[in-house]
Amino acid sequence: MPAAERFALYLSKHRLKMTRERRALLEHVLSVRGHFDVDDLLRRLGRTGHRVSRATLYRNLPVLVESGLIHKVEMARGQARYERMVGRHHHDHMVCLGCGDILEFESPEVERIQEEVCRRKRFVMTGHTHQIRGYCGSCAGDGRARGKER
Amino acid sequence: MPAAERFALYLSKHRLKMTRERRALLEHVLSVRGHFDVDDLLRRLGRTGHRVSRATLYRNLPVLVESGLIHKVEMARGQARYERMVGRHHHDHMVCLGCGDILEFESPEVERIQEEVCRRKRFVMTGHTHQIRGYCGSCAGDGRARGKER
DNA sequence: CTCTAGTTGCAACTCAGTCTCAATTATGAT
DNA sequence: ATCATAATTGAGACTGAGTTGCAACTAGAG
Ligand SMILES: [Zn+2]
Ligand SMILES: [Zn+2]
Ligand SMILES: [Zn+2]
Ligand SMILES: [Zn+2]
Repeated sequence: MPAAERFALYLSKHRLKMTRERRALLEHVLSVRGHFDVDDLLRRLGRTGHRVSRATLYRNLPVLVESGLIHKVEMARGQARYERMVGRHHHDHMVCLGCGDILEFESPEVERIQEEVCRRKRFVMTGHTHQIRGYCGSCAGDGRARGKER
Repeated sequence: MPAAERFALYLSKHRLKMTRERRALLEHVLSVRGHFDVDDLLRRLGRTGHRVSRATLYRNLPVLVESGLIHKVEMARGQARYERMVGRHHHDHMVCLGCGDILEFESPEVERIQEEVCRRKRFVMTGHTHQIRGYCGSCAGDGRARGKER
């Protein structure tokens, strides 16, 4: 099912309305590749003439998340980033403390162990965050890797 | 090596001073069991007559972390918690969205895979965060597990 | 004891995100 | 198409966690 349709369906199912703002947001969110934050999105929307307020953005990103179209990535110190999830599957992140770059990794094995741990502890998992911090190849070379954990 | 000594050593190595405030903080931090946040600590210190300002706390928790005596646990939405690490080894967390309880788990296997992933991507890991969100045994029972991801 | 770099408390400030509310608008029913 | 109503919006005030500038204080080396 195309993303726009999926979104429309989600909205009507929850008695939410398909507003101009939501349409603009959806469109932009689907076209970004990579990880983005609220300000990226706001700037992007502004540039193309769609005026969407910051409040509206903050109100609707969770809706996009709930509908499964994007995913929220919680970075250190509560900075949230998002990424399109249409046509992609779950993965986790490595964040470079040098250049801020975000690499992705996936490990079915880790996911399996998580499930196993939850089963053993009678814990019902609804989500998880798994982030590796450090320095990417290019940053690790030039002394920057000496930096301490932030 | 006893914790206090380790701390003293760390301080002198970095030309930092062993102040009254740091001593009080150290003492309290070592006596707490479980996970705590800044306000817990502040209240606790207040109760025992040690007046330590919030700013000083915020300035010194990273010092404790650097010296390896405590560990910072970044929760969702940037709320930081800490835990004593003296005489304990690395573990990760499961956070109950119902009651806020924090369970711990450890998996050498997961740690190994992480290392492996980093090696493969030429990424120098300095730390990682691995958190499972969901509902603990008692909360999962009573409808609360229906709650959405927060 | 003296000197100095490190430390402290306070209050002002930042930053991300949330909330309030009056005005606007999508949508289902007539 | 028109209406009624509940959802939505933008602006700006507000929140909470954490940071910062600064003047007064103090640990610790010499
Ligand atoms: Zn994962
Ligand atoms: Zn990603
Ligand atoms: Zn781990
Ligand atoms: Zn723990």
